[in-house]
Amino acid sequence: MRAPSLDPDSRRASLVRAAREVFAEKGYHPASVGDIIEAAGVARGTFYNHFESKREIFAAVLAELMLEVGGVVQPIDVRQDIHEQVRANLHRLAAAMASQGAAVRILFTEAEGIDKDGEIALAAFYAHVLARVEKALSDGQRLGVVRPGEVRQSARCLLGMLKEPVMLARLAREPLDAPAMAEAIYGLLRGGVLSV
Amino acid sequence: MRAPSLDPDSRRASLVRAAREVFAEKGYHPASVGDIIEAAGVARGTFYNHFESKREIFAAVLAELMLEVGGVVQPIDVRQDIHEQVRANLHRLAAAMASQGAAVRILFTEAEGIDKDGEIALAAFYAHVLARVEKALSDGQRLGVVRPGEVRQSARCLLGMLKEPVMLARLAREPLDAPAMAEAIYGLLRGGVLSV
Amino acid sequence: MRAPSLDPDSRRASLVRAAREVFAEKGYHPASVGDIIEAAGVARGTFYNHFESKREIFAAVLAELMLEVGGVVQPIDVRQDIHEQVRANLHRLAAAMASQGAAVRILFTEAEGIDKDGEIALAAFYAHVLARVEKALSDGQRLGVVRPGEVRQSARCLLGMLKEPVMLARLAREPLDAPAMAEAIYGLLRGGVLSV
Amino acid sequence: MRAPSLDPDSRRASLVRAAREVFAEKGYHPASVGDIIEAAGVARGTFYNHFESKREIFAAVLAELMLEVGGVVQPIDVRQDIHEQVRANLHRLAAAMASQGAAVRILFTEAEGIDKDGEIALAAFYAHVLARVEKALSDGQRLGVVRPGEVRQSARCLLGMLKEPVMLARLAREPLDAPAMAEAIYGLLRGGVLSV
DNA sequence: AATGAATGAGCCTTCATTCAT
DNA sequence: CATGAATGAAGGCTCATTCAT
Repeated sequence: MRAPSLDPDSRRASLVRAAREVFAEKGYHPASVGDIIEAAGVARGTFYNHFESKREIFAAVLAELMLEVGGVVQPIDVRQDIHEQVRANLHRLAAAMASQGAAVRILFTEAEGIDKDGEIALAAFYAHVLARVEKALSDGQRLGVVRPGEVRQSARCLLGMLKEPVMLARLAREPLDAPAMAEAIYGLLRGGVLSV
Repeated sequence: MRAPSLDPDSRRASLVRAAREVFAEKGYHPASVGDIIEAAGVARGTFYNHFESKREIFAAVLAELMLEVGGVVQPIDVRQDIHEQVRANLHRLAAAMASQGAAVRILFTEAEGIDKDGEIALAAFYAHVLARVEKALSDGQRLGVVRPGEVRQSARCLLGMLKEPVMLARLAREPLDAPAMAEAIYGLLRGGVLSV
Repeated sequence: MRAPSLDPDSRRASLVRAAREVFAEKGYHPASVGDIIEAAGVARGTFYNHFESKREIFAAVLAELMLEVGGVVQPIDVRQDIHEQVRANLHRLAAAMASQGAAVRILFTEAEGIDKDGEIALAAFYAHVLARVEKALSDGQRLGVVRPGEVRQSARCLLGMLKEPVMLARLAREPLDAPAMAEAIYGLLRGGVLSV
Repeated sequence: MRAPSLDPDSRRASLVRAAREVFAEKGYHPASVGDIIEAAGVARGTFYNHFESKREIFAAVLAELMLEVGGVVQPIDVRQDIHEQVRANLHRLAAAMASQGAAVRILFTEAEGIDKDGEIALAAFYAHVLARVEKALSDGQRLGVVRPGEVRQSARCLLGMLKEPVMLARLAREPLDAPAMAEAIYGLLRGGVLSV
């Protein structure tokens, strides 16, 4: 039975949706094009009418995820309580990652290994995110909300604090306690762990 | 040309060495047994005289890496300057990770998705590491060197701070500035980033 | 050169046909999937689009053979000359086996030792055949056409009388003289060999 | 630890003994040289000091079996009760086959498939056996103990009666009831199954 | 003669991709 | 655009055999 000829964008979208689930569940390499078309209820050929390769659809999934995760962070309004806004952003980020659950893992663990030739905008994505965090830190320093000091490495560490708990929860097959994670990070940002 | 007849341990070691490089460069799935034996200068059958499968040699590489990385951390002597010892450990860890370069990525990115059947001790490794970090934090709290508060999530974040800069440096194809990374983490642990 | 796109049933059938010849000539283990696809004029992947494994296609060949050989035996009509009908059945069976030539050897020699996990219905097939023969003998006894006595072992021997001459002809690379064989068996059934 | 340097014949014999068990349990193809040397407690190289190939040791096993099985048949003494002697021979044969159990299967099912190039004396063995049976039948006819008629096909059928029950018992994983089998065959030889 | 590490051809199987319909 | 049969390179693994010690 022939699937209805959807407009190209919808078909594409439904393939990406299916692919996201499949990749999330199995990971990139173990997931097969067969899995994806089965999940999408579409014939093999159809897949290749919309994507040139497995890699390309993976990139599409990734791009979508990046937008979604990046979108939850709200710009800081310097006239309001900054700490509270940072905290709220952390909670939103943690919640987003927890809800995406499996899917986010892709962004975090697999993408790099697939990105030969840099065809996937992963490096760019991270560069973008890092730049954003670094700018936030610098701005904060200028406003006196962030301690002075180098900013580049700190931004990297910050990213790690966000990603690692997600990874570990997945690895241990435990659910992610998003609020606890957000609070822990906030606590670290506020005062470190070592007492003076 | 026939490879010289080594005793099993040496041959095994040389295969693990070769495999480590190959896995580091290509990642688990893209690396083939063919790549490994070529790197080791050995025939296909020889590989299978020493390892039952690609997965098994991967596990061996992993185990080695764990030992090496874990080995650089030295226990804290409470009668001496604790902050300084923490800092020294961070520097040693950072240096170890930087020197292993590509190889460490294995520990960090792959291994999940390969671990069907839990045959690879990755989860166990992380559990072990986390337990160690958590204990260090708790001990520190008892000694008054670490701020009171929950310890579980913080340990996870700490791990992230260590791993992420390594990953990002790799992704950006930049060398890792180990001392800077260690200092940044130390700074974070000491006082967070937000000023009070 | 690409093979024409057949409907799945035809392709499957052509593969089974090819496999039957290959298995007949080489036997199960020595025959390779490569031999089969070559005989079928089809690419490797095509084979696995239709069969999950070499074992599965072997089972398919076996099933076909069973049907063909089993199909030539006609039920006895008690109102007619029974001896003559038995004899006719023997001739038909012998002819069928002779015409299948090599292929029948499969049914007779291989299949054991392949049947790990009992996935191949060989034991079942023989159980079925034996039951049929035993029933025929019992029925015959009730009708007074078959001597009284145990029936189980006799059925087994009967089967052996049919198979062995086929095997031996093959082994000696002689053609099978089907009518002679049928007559010999008929003679044996009628009066044994020892005179009283 | 180095095995004592047995005299060649003993070592050879112990290898053949080991091989017989291994082949009997697994069948020719699934049995590996590794299995055999393990069973014999000997190193790989040692095996090839005594046999040129797996096939060669298989042939040796076969030759041994042929001797053993053939040896139990005793020549008929025409001055004594011939029926009884035939019956006794049948019982001895059946018992021999039952005791060899698995090993005999080799002779019966696998050998042919391995005998490319006729390197194994299987055809010769069967020719020999058949000749012996045929001669017995002819002699019997001359003595009036065997019904007149062709003898060639009957001899083949006779062989089948002996082999098949062994095969079937094995296939069904039942023990072989040797006396019952011998009696059934004797009954068949005496009077067939069809009543007149 | 015994040893066992090394060999490599060859096998079965997978799966991303192509293309005729 | 949709379809799905066909493709074939590539991969993991086995195992009979060789040979230096």
